[in-house]
Amino acid sequence: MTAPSTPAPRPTLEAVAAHAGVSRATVSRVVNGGAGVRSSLAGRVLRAVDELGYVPNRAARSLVTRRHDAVAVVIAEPETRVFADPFFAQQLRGISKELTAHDSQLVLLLVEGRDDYARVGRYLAGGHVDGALVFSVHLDDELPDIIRRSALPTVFGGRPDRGGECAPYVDCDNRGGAREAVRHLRSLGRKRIAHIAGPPDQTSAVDRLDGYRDVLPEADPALVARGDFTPAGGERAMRELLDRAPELDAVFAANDLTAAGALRVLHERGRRVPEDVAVVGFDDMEPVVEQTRPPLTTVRQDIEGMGRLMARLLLRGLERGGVRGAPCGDSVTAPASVITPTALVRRASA
Amino acid sequence: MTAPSTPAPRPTLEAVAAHAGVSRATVSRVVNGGAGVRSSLAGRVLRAVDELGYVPNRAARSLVTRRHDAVAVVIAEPETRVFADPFFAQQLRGISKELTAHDSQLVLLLVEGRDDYARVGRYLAGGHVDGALVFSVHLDDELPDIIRRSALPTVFGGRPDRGGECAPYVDCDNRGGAREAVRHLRSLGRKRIAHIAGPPDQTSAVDRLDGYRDVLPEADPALVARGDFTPAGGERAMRELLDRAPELDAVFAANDLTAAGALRVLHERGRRVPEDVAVVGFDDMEPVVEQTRPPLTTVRQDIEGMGRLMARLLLRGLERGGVRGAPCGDSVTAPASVITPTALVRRASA
DNA sequence: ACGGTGGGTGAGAGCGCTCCCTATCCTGGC
DNA sequence: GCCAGGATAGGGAGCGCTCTCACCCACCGT
Repeated sequence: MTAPSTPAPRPTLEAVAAHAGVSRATVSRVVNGGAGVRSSLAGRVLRAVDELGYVPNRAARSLVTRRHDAVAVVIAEPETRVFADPFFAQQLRGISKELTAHDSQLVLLLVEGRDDYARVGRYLAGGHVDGALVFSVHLDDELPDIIRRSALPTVFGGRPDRGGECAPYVDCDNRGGAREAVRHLRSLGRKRIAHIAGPPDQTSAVDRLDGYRDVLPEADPALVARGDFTPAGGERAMRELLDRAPELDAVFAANDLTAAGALRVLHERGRRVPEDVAVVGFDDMEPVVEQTRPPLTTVRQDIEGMGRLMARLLLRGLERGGVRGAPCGDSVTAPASVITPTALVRRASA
Repeated sequence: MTAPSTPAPRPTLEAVAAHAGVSRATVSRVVNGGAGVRSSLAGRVLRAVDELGYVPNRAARSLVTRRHDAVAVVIAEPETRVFADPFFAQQLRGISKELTAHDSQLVLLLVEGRDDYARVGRYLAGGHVDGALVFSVHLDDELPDIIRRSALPTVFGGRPDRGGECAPYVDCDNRGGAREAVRHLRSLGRKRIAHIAGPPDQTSAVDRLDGYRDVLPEADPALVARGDFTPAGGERAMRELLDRAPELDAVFAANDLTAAGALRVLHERGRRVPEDVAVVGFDDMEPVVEQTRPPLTTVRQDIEGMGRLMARLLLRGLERGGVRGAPCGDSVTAPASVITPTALVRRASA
């Protein structure tokens, strides 16, 4: 500590071997699980490792194994407030837990804009990581294609646009959750159920709108307004809806933030919630849901669980040497996508 | 792509050398800046690199250079909603930009609880990264100590508890910002200025409270209530304050979320803002500040900038071979801490 | 014209690890 | 009691790169 010039002479396998009186190969075997080593010897090696404070040199190991025990997490367009969203924080937590358990590193790649795509593609193709977990929420985004071309084992977070059937992804059951929300409103006896949709260039928003339409195929088009997943967008859309269809008695908002905005406008316009208008959101985002008045009924998804699942899917694929550039439908190497269930959480707003 | 068994034969330095008709050493020189190579030759090498799509093998490089071009970002206790906070997202963005510009990787370490500290310490001491950027917001947290013991070059985000004068850190001017907020309220003619403090185990909260006291050393202790940086805490504290000191005419909240909670209670109790009670927050967190009614006057800090600064400080230290376990006050190797300025943003609430 | 100078280049030794292959030991079967 | 054969251990090559050092050659001064 006090001597800044001491470069901390990290012990090598060689040193451990000498200390334990065995060969490098044996130490290596012990360090990597110890299969095929007499337990008495293994014990001696372990003790030596401990006494010397030996930590394997990852670089040397990668050099020969060609694995890196590292996974890239790519988050596109953090410029938008998308990244600031607690959503990613939770997914990251899930991913982190799973990777840590597998002794893998999490390399975070924040992509600022399309200019960066080439750099990211190069990085991924550069063979510095074993796989990638990619969040790219927008339709017609070229990032998924670039990544697929890199032939790196990949799992997407959220259904990607094109070729969703090719690339494995993890997404919640947006459509099913939306159906449940709308059915709940209908079961409450509501007749004029409106929907504030999310941005039409995001698959999650599209799927939720589809779910709404599944239940209400004949719904008046005037009952659907477009939001953008933000409270401000929710306010705007709610005003539009109230002007266009003042007789509405329920709103299914594409996410909780949108619902929060809508609630404010409803109060402003003197509509009581849930008496006059029932409101349901989507996401069950704690900090939002707890702060609305009344507390928001919403569709919950297990975000952290989705993160874990993504990581698990990728790691499992890596173990089996799969995922890599698997052609569509090659279920032998490519793990199947997973749609996680959602659950309606009833609070006071509906 | 279609052949999943092709292990993508990545070209090596050797291959490039052969292709360009030079030695490995020369290619290495060119790839690493090209100093001391005739430009005609360098051109030929560059062309070969391009044609073969050569990407240096990081592992092989690290093995000999003992550098990794990787920095760990340690975020402690993401369990609390701290991590979900857009705050970290923004800092990460700043850090990511800076690291990317230096061609360094960002290895994210999410620490779940004290049980994980040992693991993190081992990882950092394990020599897999060149340095660390650490966020540990709590007082009496052992993490900073553990990390300091790892002798890894480190920059802290936010003033750490003990030995803040030893470890370089980047923090905003919490105390000065608080002073400015309170002075602003005083300049508005407010006489009974209350403060809702943050959790007393976080340096930022303590510093803000200190700033309040700097300006109002004689303030009635009944005017200070304790919050916890959450809206719920803000509500609770505001109720307390109104009960204890109903004549108060201004509130300086330790952060925006707290202010949001306080605002709700003020409305509830029929106090007009800012006419009866002026309110100032801290952070200028967009999604919050925009949604309060009235829009919140607050103290802004350049969060992304702080992230960049942390990374820059660390990288600069690494270049100079410093930061590493530098004894207190060793200004030669250890970069000094940086306190970034804050700015009052006036909106309708004060 | 000749030794000196120095920029430019190549040869070669490893960095720390894994893994193939061979050497050794011990066990059991006859 | 002897050998086949499995279980363990060690030897050694080499992963792809950097870096020191020796070398080469053109050009300088005298």
